[in-house]
Amino acid sequence: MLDLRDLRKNPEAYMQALEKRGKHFSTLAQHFLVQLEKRHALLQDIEKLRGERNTLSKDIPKLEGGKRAVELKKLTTLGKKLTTEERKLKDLDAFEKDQEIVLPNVPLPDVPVGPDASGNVVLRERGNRNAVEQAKDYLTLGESLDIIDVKRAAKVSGSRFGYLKGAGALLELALVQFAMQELTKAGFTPVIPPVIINEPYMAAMGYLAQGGADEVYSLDRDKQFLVGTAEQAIGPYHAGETLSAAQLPLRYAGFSTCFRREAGSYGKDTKGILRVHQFDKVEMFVVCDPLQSETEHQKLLAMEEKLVSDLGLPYRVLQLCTGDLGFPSAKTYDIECWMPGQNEGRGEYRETHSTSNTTDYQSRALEMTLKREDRTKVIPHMLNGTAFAIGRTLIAILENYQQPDGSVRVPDALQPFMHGITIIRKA
RNA sequence: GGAGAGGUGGCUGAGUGGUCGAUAGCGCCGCACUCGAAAUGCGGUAUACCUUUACGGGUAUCGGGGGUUCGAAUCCCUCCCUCUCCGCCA
Repeated sequence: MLDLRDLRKNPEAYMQALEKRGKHFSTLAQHFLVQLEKRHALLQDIEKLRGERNTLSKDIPKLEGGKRAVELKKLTTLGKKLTTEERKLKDLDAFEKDQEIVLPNVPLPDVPVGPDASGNVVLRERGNRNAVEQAKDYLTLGESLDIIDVKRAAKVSGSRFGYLKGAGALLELALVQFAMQELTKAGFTPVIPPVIINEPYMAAMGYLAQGGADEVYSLDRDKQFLVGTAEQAIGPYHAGETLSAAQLPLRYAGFSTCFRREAGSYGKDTKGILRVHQFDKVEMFVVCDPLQSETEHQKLLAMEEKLVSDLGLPYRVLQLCTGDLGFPSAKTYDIECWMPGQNEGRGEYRETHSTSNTTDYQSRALEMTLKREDRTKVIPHMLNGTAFAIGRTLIAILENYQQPDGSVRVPDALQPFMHGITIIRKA
């Protein structure tokens, strides 16, 4: 959530910033602001009434007989008035909650302004894209090697599911092991979080707004949700806590299965395992002092580039423009890996990684506080970034490491975790 | 899933309708004593929000929500969580 006090204090700044994400957001904020002011006035009235009531109430025990009756009468009238006012406030709050959740984070000043993905900026490209001749796509490779099976998955679970099998399954575990090894070295704490979380936390993380509710799987009977990323389960880990400066930055490497309904993507990437309802992912998550969040963000991006480079995958780095930012994000970089088998064998960059600075948008909703050395209190910043999204990384590996005979070499970095397999061949 | 017990400030733990935001102890901070420390004594020690230039003032919070009442930590309803026993289970 946004800083509502600040919003009331500097409305113009918020309008300008939100407008960069799209006109309708600033319009929403405008309406919301009116409600906020109304609420503020109402609350002040109520607090005054409550004060009067409390003062009167205090004397009651001391009074007797007629005097007492008179005062009680006064109190009754006051109480009735209060009840109506409080009812008004409650209605307003319910309305506000809906509104508030509709406002996304404000982009940081250095985020390029643009309407949608077309405004994203390519920052750099790395690696050799032309290493593979006549590339086959991963699904052809994976099925012939019998390490990916989406046909049977369709029978068992429906579309957008997949089985990883044999060396495919081992590759997933190798990727996880490798990521955990590197991240542990870099000071991240490995975490395996629950994948079912309570509704208020999903909301606090900003994933129930703007169609987000359609994207997550909900367990209606229990009012819970399946996470779409470990971020949603790790962020709330410290909810309600006051963190000391000495504890920060907190760096977590979360491994979890991720569930996505892919409701808005009918017809998109329907084949294979590029876009599925369930996949596993190692995710980096950082909590830090607001002054450090930009540095931490760059570190997360650097770690992502390192991991991709360690696998020897060609990639490019994109900075998302204002119109393409995720709801809770103030600034996002994506990494797209080169997948030579896509686009009819001509190759294509596809998103495999994403890192966002959500500033205090999530941490505020999670009611987190940072007590600095000087005892002042601020709201810490939170950031997230992909280490490996298994499915998509697997695709990039298969397509980039394929050999003319249809076998696939195992990247050097993963070989220590592959039980001696260096080349994946047809059985 | 069934039966029972419980959820109060950083911790332990009192408090069954009104000067209770809450006794007491521990812990923590400050001061005194001491060469220093321990022990001891004295004082202080919740959070959020609103308001005020400031001093200060106000409101809310005793697991969450709702209700009864002029007034709720205290009574009622409901949900959540923890513990014990039983059942089921990787």
